Amino acid sequence: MRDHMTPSAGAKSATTLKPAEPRPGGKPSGCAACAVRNLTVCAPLDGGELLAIGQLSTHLTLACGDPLFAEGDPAAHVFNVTEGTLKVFKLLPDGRRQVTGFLSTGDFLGLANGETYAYSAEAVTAARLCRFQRRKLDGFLAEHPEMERRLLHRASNELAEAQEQMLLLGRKTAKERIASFLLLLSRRAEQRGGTGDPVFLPMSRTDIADYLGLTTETVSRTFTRLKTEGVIQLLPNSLVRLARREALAEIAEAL
Amino acid sequence: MRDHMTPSAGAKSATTLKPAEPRPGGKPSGCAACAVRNLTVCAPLDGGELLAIGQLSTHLTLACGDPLFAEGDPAAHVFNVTEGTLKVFKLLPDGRRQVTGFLSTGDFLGLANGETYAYSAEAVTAARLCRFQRRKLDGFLAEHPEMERRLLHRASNELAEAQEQMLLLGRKTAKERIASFLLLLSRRAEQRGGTGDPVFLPMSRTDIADYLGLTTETVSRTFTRLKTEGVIQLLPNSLVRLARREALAEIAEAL
DNA sequence: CGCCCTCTTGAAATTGTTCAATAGAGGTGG
DNA sequence: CCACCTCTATTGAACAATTTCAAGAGGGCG
Repeated sequence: MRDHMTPSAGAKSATTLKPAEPRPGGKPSGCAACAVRNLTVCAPLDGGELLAIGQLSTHLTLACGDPLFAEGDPAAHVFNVTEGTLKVFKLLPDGRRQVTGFLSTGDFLGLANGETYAYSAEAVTAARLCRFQRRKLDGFLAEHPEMERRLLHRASNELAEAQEQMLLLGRKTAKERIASFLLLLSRRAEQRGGTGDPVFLPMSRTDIADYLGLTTETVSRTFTRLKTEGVIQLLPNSLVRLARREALAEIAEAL
Repeated sequence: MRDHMTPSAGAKSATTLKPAEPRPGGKPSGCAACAVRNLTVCAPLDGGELLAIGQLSTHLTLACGDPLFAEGDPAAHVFNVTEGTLKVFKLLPDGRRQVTGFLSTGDFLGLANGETYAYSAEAVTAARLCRFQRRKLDGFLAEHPEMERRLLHRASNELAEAQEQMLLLGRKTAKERIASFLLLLSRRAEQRGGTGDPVFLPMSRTDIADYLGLTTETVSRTFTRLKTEGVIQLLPNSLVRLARREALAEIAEAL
């Protein structure tokens, strides 16, 4: 069989995905049939609204590593992630990079106040997204304040997460950062109905390092240390078993 | 005269303010007469709406150092800063602290998705705020989507700032952090129509350190170094002259 | 006038980085 | 199907930036 999972992509995703399988029913964008709608900002919409927003959206498939947009690009679109994982990041001129977030199914991205994106986005695994033209979506939002409210709610959540991340970056040790990271991914997977205990880490050590403000070496060493202490187990296929979750939580929260 | 500026409070603010001077006209909350309205989320409101929101708001005066709320408190209110500077921060159980932002005139705070605040807020200088009951404001927002849009716009801005801060915390050197900080404060003061060149730093070295993910010692040393290099001048009353702004910008952006 | 607190400065210690080499895993092509 | 090649991850040792510990200076307030 040639259709294995690729190991780096791990338990769930291949390096590429078939481009946008047209649905049996044959609608251009079957938002009503969207399997992940209740995870997204589209959740509060009803039948007619789903039809309307379906007219505004197109689908998009990215292979592992594909850029979605770069900092400074005209911010023409916003996106919903429907499958896979992306990373968003900022760069300094000399190449230093800060990953500001990992996004997966249900996450929304691309909101920008200025004319251009303030950060870059790139696929970590093969991914699928819905794309909306910003102008058109703005129009839709003006008529659907409940969706705008939902967006505000999201933004507010993201803000809280960003503050948590600032605490991590400004004040936590390497070990605490790794522990926090593992628990974050675990919780998020669970929220999405996925498996939170063997946690799936689709991203490279470099991505993790750039997210946690460390180097790959430190990330690697810290994983090893946690493994040695029996707090985690490193399984094949980018899976991590949280052998002693309470211990991990104590480390993460500096209790 | 006993009515000096206190040195730590600097050029603009005393350690305390007279409690809420009632306006000449005598309205309970004269939002229509609010001098800083166009800096706030209330900007898009018209006469009738201002009257309505005025019914929902009360004023609040804080002395330098007063807490506004603490992480974990029931999130019953949201606030607009009308005068002075506040800091918002998160704590780890062992006392490590991360200041996630400094807020001043026109800034909005207190938005929380959960039942409780996810961070603490405290006055850096004497300050005045408008306070809204969250529930009441929610009702108002439901009827005033343009204000909700404005809030989303704000949140989106804050998110962009948070990402910038993550880049700073995760990837910049001490010198770059200080340079970025000075320029941030300078720009913000200018946006508010204040004086951006001798920048006013109302907060303590400890607050700056906790904002930049450094120690007070490193902050102090770095200021000294920038002074020695002729990039800045440290003036009395917590003022900093940006002697060579371009140089500072190059340092901040790692050009 | 003197105490207290914040800020500055100095020296030693530490965490995490940098540089360098080895190991592991997957994909490729013979 | 296996050997090879490449890329990523791991491990080790030296180094560096920042922190920690400690002391002194400056300034306001009582």
